[in-house]
This record gives sequence, C-alpha cells and structure tokens, in this order.
Amino acid sequence: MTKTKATFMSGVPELLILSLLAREEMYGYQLVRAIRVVSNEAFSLAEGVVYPALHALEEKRLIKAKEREHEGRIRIYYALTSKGKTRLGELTSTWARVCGGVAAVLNGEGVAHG
Amino acid sequence: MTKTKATFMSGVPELLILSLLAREEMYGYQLVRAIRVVSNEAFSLAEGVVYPALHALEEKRLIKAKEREHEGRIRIYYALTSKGKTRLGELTSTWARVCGGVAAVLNGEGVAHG
DNA sequence: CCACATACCTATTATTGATAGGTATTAGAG
DNA sequence: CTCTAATACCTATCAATAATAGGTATGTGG
Repeated sequence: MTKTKATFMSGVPELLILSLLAREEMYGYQLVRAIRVVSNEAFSLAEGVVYPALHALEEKRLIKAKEREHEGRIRIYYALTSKGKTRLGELTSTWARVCGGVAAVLNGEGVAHG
Repeated sequence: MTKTKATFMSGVPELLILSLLAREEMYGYQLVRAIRVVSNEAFSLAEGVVYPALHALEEKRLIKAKEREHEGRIRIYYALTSKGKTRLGELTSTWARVCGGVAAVLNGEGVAHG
C-alpha cells in the first residue's frame, strides 16, 4: 500500500525534544507524554522514536544525561548543552524558513509563465 | 560529518508540486524554477528531486502527463487528477496540523510536572 | 497474584530527499 | 563554424531517520 505515514516529520522529533528540554530537564518517558500533551495531540511520538533520538542527541553533545533517583527508581534526565542551544536556534530558524516557503507556495498569487 | 541537510523536508516536495500543479499545468523544468521563485528562494529543489517525484506521483495516479510540443521541443506537462486533488487536501491539512503542533511546542506556556 | 503504569531499551524496515552524474537540443557569442 | 550556456529530460546510489514492533524490569493497586 505504500502508506506514507511519516509525512512532514523529518527533523520534527529533534526540534520538539530540544525545545522542551530548553525549558526544563526531562526524562525520556516524561518527554513522550509531554510531546503529546504540549502539542495538543498533534504528535504522539512512541518511545521507540524518542529514546533513540535522545541517544543520538547525546552522542552529538547537544544534550547531557544525568541519572537521578526518584522514589527508588532511576530516571535519566536530559538537559541542553550550549551546543544544543545553538542547534535549537538553527533548527527553529530553518523551521521558520520552511514554514514560510510552504505558506508562500500554498497561498501563492501568480506563477511564472510557461 | 553527518551534516543533516534535509531537515523538515519530508513530504514537502510532494506538497509543493501538487500545490503548484493545482493552479496550472507545468512541466518538470518549469516546476524546478517555480518552486525556487514562488517559495521566495526558501526551497531550491534540484531536478534530481523533482523528476523522480513527478514519476512517483504519476505512478500513484495523482498527476497525469501530457506531452506537448513547444518550439520544436517536447515538454511533458503534468496536471492534477481528481485523486491528486484529494491528496493535496490531505497533505495540506496534515501540514497545518504539524505546523500547529510545532508552534504549540515552540511557544508553549507551561509544561507537565516531573 | 495479576494487571497496569512506569521507565528504559534495541533491531529492523521503509521511505525518500540529496547528490552526482548522464543525454540531447537549441540559441547565442566569438 | 565552433563552443558554451540554457533548456529539458533522465537514473543510480546514498544517507538519514521516523515508525514499527518488539523486549526488560520495577512498583502499585485490586
């Protein structure tokens, strides 16, 4: 069927995660719920998406992990590094450019001649 | 270097092409320029992106090709099918949902508790 | 005791945009 | 007449990564 379900999502998980972590430290499971809630149900990223993304971001030094105990259970909190803040800025502006470009085409007035 | 250049672009070429073809028939080379111009330089999709996309869309019956001669040279014009119009509507609303979701997170007020 | 929520993880698949080529024709510059 | 640039089409390959579908372990409530 080639049902394309992943439309428009490339780079979005990274942007969402960095954006949420910019406000406060969070652990993976918390991020999964936060993404669903804060996006008003627009996104529902599974753990299988979020955890690998976190590991990739950590490897790129965009976020930093700190294990912390909570009620006898270990949670891995992630915080943005300064490199991560820079990256978030880049992603945000790229996102704005893409949004603007798409809007320009969708609402475009005239089109070039044949 | 793992320089990720393709951020936020998944599905965008399809959306742009369908959107432009919804207004008027166009041929591949023309689309390449139109995407650059109409998006205000936000996108600059190479021919190696546009042509395969057109072939894929044609195979899915979302667009239809008509060869036409222009000054002794053959151009392949593409037009939306009704299926293509439906698809464009779906993509547009998906795009709106994604945009809204990202905006909600980027401008989000409060975040869930730990 | 069992089910569920919490909290973490990985392997695999599939899609597809980007890159880097290639062909052929026509127009214009020198 | 030649050479370049623009037009107009094409394909093969790569690389990135979101989605799916699993898996482990602990704590809580009925």
